[in-house]
Amino acid sequence: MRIAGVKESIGTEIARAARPGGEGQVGAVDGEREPVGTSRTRKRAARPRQGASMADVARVAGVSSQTVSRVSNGFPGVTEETRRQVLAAMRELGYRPNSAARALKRGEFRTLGVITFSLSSMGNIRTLEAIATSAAREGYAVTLLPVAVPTQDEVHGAFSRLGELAVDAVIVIMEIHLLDAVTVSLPPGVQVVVADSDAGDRYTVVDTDQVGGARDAVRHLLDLGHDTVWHLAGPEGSFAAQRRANAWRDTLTEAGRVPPPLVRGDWSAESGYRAGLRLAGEQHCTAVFAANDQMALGLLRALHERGRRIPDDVSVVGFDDIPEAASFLPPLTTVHQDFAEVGRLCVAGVLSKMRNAGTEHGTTLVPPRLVVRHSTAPPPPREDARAGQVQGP
Amino acid sequence: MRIAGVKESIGTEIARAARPGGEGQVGAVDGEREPVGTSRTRKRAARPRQGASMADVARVAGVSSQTVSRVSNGFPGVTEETRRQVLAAMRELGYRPNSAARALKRGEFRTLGVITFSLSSMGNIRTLEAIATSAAREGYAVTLLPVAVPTQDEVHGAFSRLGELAVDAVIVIMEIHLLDAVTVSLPPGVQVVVADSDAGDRYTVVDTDQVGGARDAVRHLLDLGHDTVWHLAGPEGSFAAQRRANAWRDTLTEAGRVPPPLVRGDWSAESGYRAGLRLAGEQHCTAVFAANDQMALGLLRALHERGRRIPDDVSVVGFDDIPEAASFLPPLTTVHQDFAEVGRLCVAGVLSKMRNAGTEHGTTLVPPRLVVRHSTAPPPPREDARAGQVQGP
DNA sequence: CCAGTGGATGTTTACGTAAACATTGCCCAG
DNA sequence: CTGGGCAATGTTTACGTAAACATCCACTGG
Repeated sequence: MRIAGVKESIGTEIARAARPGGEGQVGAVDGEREPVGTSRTRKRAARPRQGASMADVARVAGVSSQTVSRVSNGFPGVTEETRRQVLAAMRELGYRPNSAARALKRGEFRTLGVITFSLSSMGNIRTLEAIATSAAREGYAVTLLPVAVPTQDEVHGAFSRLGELAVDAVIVIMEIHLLDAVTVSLPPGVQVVVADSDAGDRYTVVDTDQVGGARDAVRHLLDLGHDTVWHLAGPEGSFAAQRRANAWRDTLTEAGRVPPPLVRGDWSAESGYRAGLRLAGEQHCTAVFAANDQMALGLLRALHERGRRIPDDVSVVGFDDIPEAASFLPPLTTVHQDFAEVGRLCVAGVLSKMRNAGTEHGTTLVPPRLVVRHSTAPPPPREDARAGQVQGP
Repeated sequence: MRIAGVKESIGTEIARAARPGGEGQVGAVDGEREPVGTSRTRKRAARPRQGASMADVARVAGVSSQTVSRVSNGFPGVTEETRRQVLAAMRELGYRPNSAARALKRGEFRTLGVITFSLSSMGNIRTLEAIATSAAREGYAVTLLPVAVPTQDEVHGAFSRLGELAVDAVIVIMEIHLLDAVTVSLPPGVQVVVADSDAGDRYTVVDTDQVGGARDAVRHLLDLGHDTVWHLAGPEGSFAAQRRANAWRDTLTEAGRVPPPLVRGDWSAESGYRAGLRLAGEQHCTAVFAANDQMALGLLRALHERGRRIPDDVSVVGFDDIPEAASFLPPLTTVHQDFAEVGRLCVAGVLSKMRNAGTEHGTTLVPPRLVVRHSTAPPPPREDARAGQVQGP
């Protein structure tokens, strides 16, 4: 049912259009008052679209649309008197600037795209939150690009969808190796900042100082008197896992200890549990540094099931400091990551790159902080061969 | 340094503009090849903006821009031959449709706004993820509206920022009572769907069936033989908490049991711990239904510290089934929420409302599912007064 | 053989905004 | 009292796309 013929009513003040349904929400009388936006000549009927435009406001306020634009953008050169009139007209008509038109004219969307494996980890989410908040403060919106599975193909897909997306710049929260042959498909001039990764030579990167955090964790355990520290690492494909593991090994070596064999997990509590079952069998294992809190949780459960007391028999340190960590059994000593700061720096970085395209790549590290709770203690007295390097009582 | 005078070079094929910086990323020779988009007449110098436009593609392909549009949108009426030429030209120029212009022309942004307290709970995040994924499948992008603190003011602020935002519809993941006097500031015609709430009379709501889930949890404990079930509830302000608590009370009453006094938490593990300390003192408490897994976690810790064995002395059921729940000590019996489905239905709902504005409000409930693990068991044999209503062994 | 038909393609125009330029009118210095 | 200058405001135009309409041309059937 098209309403043609409306076209002839040139100059008519109100061209009543076909309104398909409610639109007036709860109880508003339908079609009672056509909310402007239709008073232009030759308005097509079929669209209840958009509210008032600048032209509408201008007409009501008795000024030109340019003056409305000036008021809308807070530009100078408008009398207080005129400004008041325009604002009144805006309020009356419920005027909202049309961001599409704005973006088209200005050549920018004031929107940041964020690519991430949506829920992959709590850390990513906190980073995302901080990004959204910082961006909002700078007047930018954030558009989410979820990547279902962490494969090259999926990532590539996300990037090409991005091409059609209304974003001025992109923040990628992702292990970098998936990014490799992908940046090519980015629209030119779209800046990228990567979180949770390395490769600062090819991208601008913001990340937690994994190495420093891992060092602190291992040192803490050594300082308590443990001979050495076992490591429950994250998956091989992860740079973060890799760097935490390397830092663990280096710290031990520097302290003159021999690193025990590395135990591999996949970040999940379940994998931590499996690893814990194995570690419970190692008589000499008195201290474990888990690469994240979830794995530490599983580890605690396994050790507990096998009758190893924590921290009396075995000390455990995690990484991340998820909110639940303080309520683990016992409360977990862990390395706190400042995800909010990472997110904030991502936004700051990408914005600065946009304004000053010449900036060099580089890596910004956010320092983590060791939070000591109750899952760590000095090692139990050695039962076998008291002759060892221990000088204890 | 403005480059004027370019203006005179009307018709010149390449008007070389001032390029401020890198833009060519890694090692590209700067300014080597002006990437089109500047070949229009009267191009202002100062902006390296955007790549090729339809007009550019049309020129290269030797067709009109309208034909390019047809190819770009997959419309019929283009020879295979012509289509190929256009596609080739697109590839050559790296053409990307300008979504601002598209949005302006079509009157829709193909973008959904999501308002949420960003990280408030894992559930919200999973919902958000599902929303983003479903939306992507439908060709919609998702813009995030973070609300820092859950106050009326903040929420109001988010909604008014929304007014200027390029979204066609909004999904709110939030306790509804904060929404009350707020919807007014929504641009007309923008549909809303609310998750995680009730009030289906005023909004279209999608939510987990809180009542059913709570019922299942309580019944499970009663079926195991417990006399009654204690409840560790969420904060008073939360509708979800309220409805879980009501369902708990109703289920008990229906079964002819007397509900013990309600214990109040605030969703956090810490509050669960505090509550657990109190409950550990209650000799008759053999079964607790916690309103979420985090509180259950704290509860477990407190009970454990007080020497109450789980599930031998006390059974515990949670709500949510967070990924870690399976690794609690012991693995937690809990009510699994299908957040992905909630998110999916939010998108489906809002899209359907957009296409058919007349739809009535209403509530869609997603059924949860009780996952039985190892934190529940029959109650310990009664030590006092064997004469009670128990018909024991 | 030619009008008619319909598919392929081109041309015009509008979407709402804001930059650039044009105009108005008022005040003050010469 | 007069013209220069400036502040306030108006007019024109372009941003990139796509709907609506116009044109062209090859083929078909009478």
